[in-house]
Amino acid sequence: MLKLSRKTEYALMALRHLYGKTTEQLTSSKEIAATYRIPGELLAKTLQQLAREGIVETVQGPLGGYRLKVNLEKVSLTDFIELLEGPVALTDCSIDKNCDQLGTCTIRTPIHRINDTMKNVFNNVTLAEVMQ
Amino acid sequence: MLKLSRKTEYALMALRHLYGKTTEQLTSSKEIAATYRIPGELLAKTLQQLAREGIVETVQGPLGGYRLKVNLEKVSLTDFIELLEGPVALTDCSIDKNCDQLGTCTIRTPIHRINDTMKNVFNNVTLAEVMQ
DNA sequence: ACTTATACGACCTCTAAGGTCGGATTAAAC
DNA sequence: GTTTAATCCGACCTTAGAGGTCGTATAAGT
Ligand code: SF4
Ligand code: SF4
Repeated sequence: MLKLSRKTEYALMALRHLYGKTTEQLTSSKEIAATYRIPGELLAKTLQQLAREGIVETVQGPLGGYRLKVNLEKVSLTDFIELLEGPVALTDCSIDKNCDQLGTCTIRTPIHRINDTMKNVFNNVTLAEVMQ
Repeated sequence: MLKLSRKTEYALMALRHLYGKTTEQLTSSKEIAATYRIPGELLAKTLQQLAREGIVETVQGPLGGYRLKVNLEKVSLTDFIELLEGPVALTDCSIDKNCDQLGTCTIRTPIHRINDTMKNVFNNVTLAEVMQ
């Protein structure tokens, strides 16, 4: 499985939309949602989250909307996914979480190795590259 | 969050257990479950599934149990995960599944590129390597 | 004032992961 | 041949999270 969440996909499409625009130019959440047939309320919430995290900037009121804040070449896909979905890890033990098998597990070490490799793939992709 | 399912982890631990034994030597599902504190019924079902898929061999009756059937160097991690969890893909469109955004999606192509890279990571790892 | 946007939290629904249970089948051991 | 210890198989339960909706507050341009 190893699927990306819908929220992340929507967020990427929104960023892609903002990416084309000139700095300072605003786009409303509603407009983006309509363009790509994304559930409006969900996208709005997601953009709000991205605003809190400093990825986009918001202007309230009529004629308000969102615009990019950071340079997308400086943000790795890992950073972005973790912003929205929490830690990227193949197993619970790759992060804090305790697991009933912690004491008896025989595959932890090799799994961690693979986990690192996979995470490197995402680390080496910037958001700017996803916009191509 | 791109996590492996519990079932897959249990299956890997079980394979790791069988990997050490000589061919022909049998181990019962119950014994493996007890050794690693894995829910017995769940492991049993998982091993049955692996038997149907031809990864392990089973002998019924008392003194029965499981033993490896295939050479673990010939099985990629992708194959294994897909056996247990279904297709490995970052998005629905990477497999058949239709998606409401299929017509309007702007990130499909780059996502597919990343999907391929990620899948290659798992393709290039054999189960034998996970047993190390 | 009115309108149009973001902001935020509560809530709902559905699916799948994870686990449990009960019983059927097979075959070694007595 | 009965018992016993294992695999087999499907039905079921529970919970967490994904995905989405709603109502309302707040900000700002006209
Ligand atoms: S300790 Fe083993 S079973 Fe537990 S999360 Fe880590 S890899 Fe999985
Ligand atoms: S078409 Fe776009 S939104 Fe739909 S699954 Fe593929 S990548 Fe995701």
